[in-house]
Amino acid sequence: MQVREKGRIVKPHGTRRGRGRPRAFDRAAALAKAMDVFWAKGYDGASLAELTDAMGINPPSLYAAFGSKEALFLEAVRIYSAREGGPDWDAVLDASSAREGIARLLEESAIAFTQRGKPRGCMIALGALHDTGENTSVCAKLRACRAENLAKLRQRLERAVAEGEIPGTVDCDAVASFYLSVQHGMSILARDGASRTTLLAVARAAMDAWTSLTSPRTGEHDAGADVRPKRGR
Amino acid sequence: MQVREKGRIVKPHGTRRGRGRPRAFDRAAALAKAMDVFWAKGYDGASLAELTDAMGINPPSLYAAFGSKEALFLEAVRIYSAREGGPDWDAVLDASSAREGIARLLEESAIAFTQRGKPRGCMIALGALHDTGENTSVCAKLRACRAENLAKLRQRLERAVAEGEIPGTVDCDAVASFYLSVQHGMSILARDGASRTTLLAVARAAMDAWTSLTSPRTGEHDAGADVRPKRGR
DNA sequence: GAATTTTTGTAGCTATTGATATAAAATCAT
DNA sequence: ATGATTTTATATCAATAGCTACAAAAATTC
Repeated sequence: MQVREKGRIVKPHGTRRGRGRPRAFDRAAALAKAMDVFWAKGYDGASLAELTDAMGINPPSLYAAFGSKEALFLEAVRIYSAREGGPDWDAVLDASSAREGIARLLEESAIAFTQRGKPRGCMIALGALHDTGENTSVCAKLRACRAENLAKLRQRLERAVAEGEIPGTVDCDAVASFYLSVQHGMSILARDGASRTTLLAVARAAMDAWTSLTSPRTGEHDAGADVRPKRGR
Repeated sequence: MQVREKGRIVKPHGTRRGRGRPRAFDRAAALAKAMDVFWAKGYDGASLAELTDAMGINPPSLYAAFGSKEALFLEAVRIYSAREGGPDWDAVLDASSAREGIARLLEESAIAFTQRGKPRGCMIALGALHDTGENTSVCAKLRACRAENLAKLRQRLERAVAEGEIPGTVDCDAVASFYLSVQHGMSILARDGASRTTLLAVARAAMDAWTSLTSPRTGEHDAGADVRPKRGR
């Protein structure tokens, strides 16, 4: 369990132990507390004072154990994606059908976004939406997470095409974008106080589009829904 | 055109003119510039330095003309809702049918969220999602705007019920929440770089759920989509 | 032109931001 | 026990946050 390798730090921060004074706090517990603060306030909105207060430690301990506010946030995102927070995308999407996988994803999201005693909505979706110049890497990280989720949806749909669940005429990228859009929107609804029942209804409504979205005829659109944009550019 | 009435300020700030040195900048143009900064960076992410720089004025001029950063933001939200930015909800929803109204709303949103030279996504949806204690009133204002939009959607659906367009068994609140969720999610997709084409496809996909959502049988759900939540609480 | 009123730019205010220097305290290795 | 090592708490750093005091400048009114 060596810490360094060829002079480069392998493990992030504060993972090595041994000789000196032992750490007086539980690193994992402190990280979990920090995650809650970031989840509730976002990356920029969470101040060091709030973080250290919630974690029950002082700034030097935070920096010794995690490196920086940014590194702490990235670790918080990691455990959020893995354990707490949103659903396990891989596990949920691995259902026997794409339809059931996506339905479960939305329902698990509705549940995760309305946990009692936890911040509402998704930390990945809401954690850092505005690039201020200082949080650029954090914004990029979350954006990459969302892009990865979009890819997982698209790949699951492509697998459904390959398995014959849905026809090959389906625009997997568009359908994936639609369901990701619903999932993201649910985060904002949850932030605004929407109940779990409401979010589950939203999830169910989104699945009502499944049959139409995956019907053979795609690429042509029915008349009557024609709209001419007014403020187009 | 009096400014004060019974000692209370009627017009916000900087609207009165007359005797002293004339203002050297265009208040409306400066407000438009400020709106762009708030739109791109959010309320907290937009610093006074960025605002004054974009507006081409100094801090004292900003405070004399607008009162405070918060008041400036609220004015920016007002003109965003009225002219720039998102679609005119009242006008768009006043289509001959609820279906067409909502379809147009989503399409106009897709267009508004991907304007060249403008920040991506919706200022109302993304402007201030995290309550940090200092921005509470701003968060509440945007939340109220979103709640108002939800109400407009619901009322348009209720009108559709009254007019016989859709059956009375439709859960107007759930359907409204669904479409608002899609609209909000489109803002995040736009922030992540989704093209106008993609957002229009999302809008169309959402409308594919219309027939199912507004079919007579509601309240009962088809089997096969049964899901048992794993991490429920 | 003189008095009044308002805006302008400079410069600076207090508070808070993320991040550290320092030395005492607590452990392991010898 | 002694020395080496690491964490602790206090106090503080420079930078920036939102905001304002001040006096010169530019207009109206008398």
